[in-house]
Amino acid sequence: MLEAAKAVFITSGVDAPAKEIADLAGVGVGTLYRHFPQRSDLVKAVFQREVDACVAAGPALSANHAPGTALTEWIDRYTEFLATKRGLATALHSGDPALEALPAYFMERVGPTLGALLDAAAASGEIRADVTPRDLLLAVAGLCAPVDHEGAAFSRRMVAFLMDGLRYGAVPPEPRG
Amino acid sequence: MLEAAKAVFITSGVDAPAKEIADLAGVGVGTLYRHFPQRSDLVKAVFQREVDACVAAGPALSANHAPGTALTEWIDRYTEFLATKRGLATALHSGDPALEALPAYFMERVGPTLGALLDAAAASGEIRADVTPRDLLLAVAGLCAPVDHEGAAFSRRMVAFLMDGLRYGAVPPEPRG
Amino acid sequence: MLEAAKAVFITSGVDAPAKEIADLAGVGVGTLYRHFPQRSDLVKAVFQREVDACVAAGPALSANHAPGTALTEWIDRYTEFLATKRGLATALHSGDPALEALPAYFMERVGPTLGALLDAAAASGEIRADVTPRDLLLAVAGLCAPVDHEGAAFSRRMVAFLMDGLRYGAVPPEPRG
Amino acid sequence: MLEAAKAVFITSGVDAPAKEIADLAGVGVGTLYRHFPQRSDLVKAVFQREVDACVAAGPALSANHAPGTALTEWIDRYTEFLATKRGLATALHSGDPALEALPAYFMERVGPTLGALLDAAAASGEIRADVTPRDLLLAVAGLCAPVDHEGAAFSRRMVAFLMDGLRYGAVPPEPRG
DNA sequence: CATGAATGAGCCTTCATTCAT
DNA sequence: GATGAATGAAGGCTCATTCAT
Repeated sequence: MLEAAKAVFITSGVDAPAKEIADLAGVGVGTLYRHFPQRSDLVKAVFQREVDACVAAGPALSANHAPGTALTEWIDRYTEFLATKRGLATALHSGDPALEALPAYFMERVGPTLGALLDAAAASGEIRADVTPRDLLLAVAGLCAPVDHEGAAFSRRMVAFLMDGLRYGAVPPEPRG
Repeated sequence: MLEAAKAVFITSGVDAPAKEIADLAGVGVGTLYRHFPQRSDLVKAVFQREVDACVAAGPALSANHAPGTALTEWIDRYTEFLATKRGLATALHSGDPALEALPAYFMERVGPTLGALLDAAAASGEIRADVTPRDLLLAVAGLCAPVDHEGAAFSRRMVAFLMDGLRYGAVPPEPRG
Repeated sequence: MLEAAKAVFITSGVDAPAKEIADLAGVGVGTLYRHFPQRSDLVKAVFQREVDACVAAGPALSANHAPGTALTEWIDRYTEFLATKRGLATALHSGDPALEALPAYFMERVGPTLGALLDAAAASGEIRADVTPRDLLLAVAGLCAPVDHEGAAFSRRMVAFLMDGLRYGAVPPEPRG
Repeated sequence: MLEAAKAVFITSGVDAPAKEIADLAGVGVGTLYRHFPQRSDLVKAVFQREVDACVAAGPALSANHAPGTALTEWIDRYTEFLATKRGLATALHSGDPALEALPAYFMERVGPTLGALLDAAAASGEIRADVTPRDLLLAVAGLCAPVDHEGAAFSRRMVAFLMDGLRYGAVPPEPRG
């Protein structure tokens, strides 16, 4: 059912008719409403599942790579995640009052993960220090949104440019005396 | 009537009820349909008006500024344009078949203007040379999309990072022998 | 359209599907909703038309009959009115929050008419003085409600008993010295 | 379960969702349907329980009071019964074909009880003789229906008026030679 | 040409009812 | 026998779109 919802969200957007989701999942609409009384409950559930994997990747990366590389790799993964889950990105800003809590939930969950990677990379002087996780999360999401006809390659290229932009303003650490 | 449509598109999105637009314009819905039989006709018309102003700004800037500055300023203006006309950006990728032609039209109109600015800036070695107008146009549009709660300031900041990214990979011109 | 609504209210109750009314009236549901956005608007409109005739009968009766007779005749007419418009009587107490304002409206309209008749009859000593218009209006409505299988004859007979009850406790006016 | 049904019928009417009743009774809906396959079965069951108590009160009253007093007291009790069991009264005339048999059952059960009281009171000349149990049962039920906002006090007062009406036309018994 | 009333398709949502566990 | 998840029919309501005036 979550699978069905995800699929429909991608193809028809978050505002797709409930029936479409129910049909694809092979259940009645009633069942859908029983499990997810609010539309946002469904979106949130789909979101959560996807987001968790993203969050989980953080620690492993920072343990096995240099700060800058870890950050880049994580962003790559996040890009992949967004580029594949088209439609969910826009759900973050749908304006639907029932979905208003979603971005906050998302930030709360993913923010710390990215925050750790950013801090480490900034501390090692590889990127500028004045970027918040929120900034990057939203910006990358935006860069992945237009991908309809461009494909993931476009997204990756644009994100790479953005990351370069963070390096451009980096402040190298003081050389030790 | 175009004014009304623009206003409604901004506040209620491109899918807003036709009546809302007609009311704001002070006309009947019939009149709206007479002039714009298809919803996309209206979107297109609004778009064109906005786009034209954007295009017009190009020559003046390149005539009065150094290439890099001209580019930055134009992008600033474009950012402003997008940040203000919220909702139209997403219309570019709405999936509605009737609107499918819009991005192409947009590229065709604005592409050359930005292309000239990019070429000049690349030739002077201020930015990398492997960025197409399409790349930048879409990327900036993406960066402006999430702005709901962030405001134009966020957009401008992210766009600045992206532009820094272009500088990061710049190749200085060969010094002439 | 009001005719259709009245007919459906009588046969299927005030909670009848909107479509049923629309079909009978030969219009689309949209038309119904345009004219009567709230269900209660429709009920009220039907009510109003019927009630007005009732109200209008008051002055004529009190001008041409003795107080007690005028009252009895008016109640007869009201009984007739209710007995015919079955279903509307129950609407006065449907519990539907949207219809909650209806009884108040009804009382406001009919109350004064009956009030005048009651006062006159009480002043002449023909009936007891401690009955309010509201009392009688509701009581008679109640007596007319069960009529499904009894028919108007039953209603009239019961109302007559009730009116007798008012006479039973009457206080004759002081004989003048 | 009958208790729960009664409670819900009072607060939410006879058309209340089955789930509401099941929840209040602390059972699953399935259990409800097992015991009462038809909605009317449930209504009937609730009815019967209540009605039986009413019937039982008759003999005791006529044994311990004068005919007129016994009648008045029983009607008081019946009024109480109806005023408390709001919603059931209207169910008697809901139009639902499955409930059509209910009024007949009710009359059959309660009719004789009230009949005995009426006959006694008429024989003693306290009330008129041309009132049937059915008349009074329905009339009192009607007078108790509007009680939503009036409360039981209103019902009692109106019923008292009606009883006065019966006294108004009473024929005193011939004095014995 | 402008108008806005009328239409009805389509989506949301609620529940009565069934049935596998 | 009890349970409650699943089902889908039914009704409310909202517009997009047409067309008589």
